[in-house]
Amino acid sequence: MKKLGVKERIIETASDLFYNQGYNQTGINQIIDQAGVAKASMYQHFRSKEDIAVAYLVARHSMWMGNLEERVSKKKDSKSKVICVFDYLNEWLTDVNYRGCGWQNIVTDLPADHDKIKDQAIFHKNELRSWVHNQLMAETEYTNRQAKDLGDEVIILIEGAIILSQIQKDSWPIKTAKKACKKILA
Amino acid sequence: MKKLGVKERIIETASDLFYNQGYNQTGINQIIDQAGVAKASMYQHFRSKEDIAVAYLVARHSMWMGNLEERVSKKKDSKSKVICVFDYLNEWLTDVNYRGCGWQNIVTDLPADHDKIKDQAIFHKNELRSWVHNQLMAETEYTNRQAKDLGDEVIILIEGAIILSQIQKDSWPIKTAKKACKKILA
Amino acid sequence: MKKLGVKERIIETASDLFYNQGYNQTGINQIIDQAGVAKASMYQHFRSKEDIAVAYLVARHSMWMGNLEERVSKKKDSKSKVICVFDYLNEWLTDVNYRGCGWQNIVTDLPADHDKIKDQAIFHKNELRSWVHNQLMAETEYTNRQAKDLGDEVIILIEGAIILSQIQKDSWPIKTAKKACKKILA
Amino acid sequence: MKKLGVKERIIETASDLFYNQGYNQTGINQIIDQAGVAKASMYQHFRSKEDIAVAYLVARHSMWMGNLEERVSKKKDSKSKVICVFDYLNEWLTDVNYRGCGWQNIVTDLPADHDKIKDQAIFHKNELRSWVHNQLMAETEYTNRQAKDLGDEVIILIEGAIILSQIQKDSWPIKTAKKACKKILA
DNA sequence: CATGAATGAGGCTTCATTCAT
DNA sequence: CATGAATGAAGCCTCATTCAT
Repeated sequence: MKKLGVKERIIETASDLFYNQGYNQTGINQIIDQAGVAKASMYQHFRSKEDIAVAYLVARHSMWMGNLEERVSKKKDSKSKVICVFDYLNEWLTDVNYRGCGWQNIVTDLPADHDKIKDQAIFHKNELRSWVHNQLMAETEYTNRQAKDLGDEVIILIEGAIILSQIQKDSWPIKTAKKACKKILA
Repeated sequence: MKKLGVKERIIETASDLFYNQGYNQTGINQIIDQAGVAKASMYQHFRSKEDIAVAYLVARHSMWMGNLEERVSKKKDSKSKVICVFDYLNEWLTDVNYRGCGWQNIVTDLPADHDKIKDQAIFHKNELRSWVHNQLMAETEYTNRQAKDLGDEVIILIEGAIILSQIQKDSWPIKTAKKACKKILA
Repeated sequence: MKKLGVKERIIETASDLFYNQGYNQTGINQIIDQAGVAKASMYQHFRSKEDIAVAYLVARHSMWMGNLEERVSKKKDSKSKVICVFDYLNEWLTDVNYRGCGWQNIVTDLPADHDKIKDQAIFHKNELRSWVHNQLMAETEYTNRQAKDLGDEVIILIEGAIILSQIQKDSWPIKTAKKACKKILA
Repeated sequence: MKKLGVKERIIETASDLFYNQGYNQTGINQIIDQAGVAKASMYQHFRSKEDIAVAYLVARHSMWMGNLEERVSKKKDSKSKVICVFDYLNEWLTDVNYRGCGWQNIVTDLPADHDKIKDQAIFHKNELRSWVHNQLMAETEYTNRQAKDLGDEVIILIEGAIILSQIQKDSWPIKTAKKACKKILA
């Protein structure tokens, strides 16, 4: 039950550390120590530190999108679901460990050639964008074209709210973004 | 003419490197080599790498806000000025060196306890926020309260547009944000 | 035969350098160069320069006490053994490399908070003190109480003889101390 | 009154720092900052850090011998004066700033060629030795030869008591040395 | 799959000293 | 006598990775 495989333990530990301390602030040694794994074992599963980060982002993506779906599932109509994203953000913000968006964070100060990580960020942001698009396309009120356009505006608000609440260490950006979102979707 | 002081040369070089490569990706050695300065000379002017980064952010703040003011000066009414911010962003984006927002970037993966840098980011974001507030308060159309509320919504759009255009390496977030901004201020 | 392990080579080299040049006068780089070891290898075995010094003192303690035991083993009664300590010191003094007491030397000008080193010095001095106590307690002539009191006086003579012979670069303090020791134990 | 000359201020400050922090632990910059003196002014008065240390030791010598004389002046006969040295040491030990003997300390971990400092230590120790000799030679009880021999034994006790009380951070070595001294002079 | 030794390159910082003003 | 800019050398330490066992 408790004894996870090596790979899982590495990903779990690295996820913790990468998200909470940052990518550059987390060393390979700290990961293997905390995961209770030998160094060579780690390099058997992951070619490089970058690859661990990719696995972390992949896992985080599932978790994050899953949590989002769950959070908005109580809402019935799609428009409410989209607006509810900001409630999701707000709850997340109050987490003791809130450190903003894992993808935003890791992408902004990266060694030159870490493209696999950048690709993960692009992927995640596209998935979220599609999710919003799909929600709004489900609304009969909008044409598909309108749904995508409005969805993109919402996405901007989401990203802005996250980064600003992280920098300001305050929830006002999320509340404000929610208000703006309601206006836009009205 | 050409021979700048040591301090200026350090700040200039560091600004280049910090913005283009990232804070963690830029070493002290690269800075002094490129600035043509002895290591100890550098430490006569700056107590630490963090302090250089602070100087970089201070300088960048003046430059960035100055450019913004200049860019929007052609517009007559304040509302147009605010909307024009997104044109400013868009031009900036087409820069060969576009790497998103210097403050967002440096703040997201920082060694623990680099508070002076975090403070600079908070300061810069507050200044920008005040600037937007002030613009809209100049509009007779809005009460001060309204101006601030609307301004905050605009700020979210700005931040979201910047981070997303950086990740996506595309200008659509900025264009979309501008559209949303117009709606909000309508 | 010849190829010692890395750790041993480091300790051996560092012992040489720390004793002969002093702790502050010996840099990490000199140690690894002379030991033929990579810097990071060294830090795999020792967390810090201080830890190397502790290992050096531990090794030196064994050597020093062992040599002492061996030197005095020819003497039959315990009192003669104690007096013989000064002969041991005198032979040591004629070493080309005589630089006084390794513990005295390292403890007198140390970066603040190098407590592990200070503790080694205290330990070594206590061991030597106990050794002298034990020798004299073996003498039926003294009560345990007397043995300890006299032993402490002898210890003072030993320490004084060492530091003074180092400063004066002369053996008279050792000879004088021996004379005083005989008187005290008479 | 209060404004000392530059040179005096440097010596005073350096004395504080060298004695309390150690020679290697005290940097030129700390000295000039704390003395409120410009760097070049300092180098006008002293050719090197070593020269400052020499001046410190010279000043300390006067102070230390002066204090000693004063302390023992209450005693009438010379033998009591010599024994009283250990009371002097004991009072000194209870100083908040007790860090052992300045000369012992500075001499034990010095860059290779700092001979002027070593010479100061030799000088100071010789002066102290002469002082003890002279005291005992004043006693009619001893021949000059006896006085010198006994004096040397006392000197050893003094040095041993100082270094050991510093390492052990305890006063027992001084008390014990006093006892031994009485025996020797009996 | 675990162990941990070994590595080269580079990290940031401080030293005592000189020199131009 | 003060100021402080400038320096070369050296300080201690950490990184991600590889390799032999």
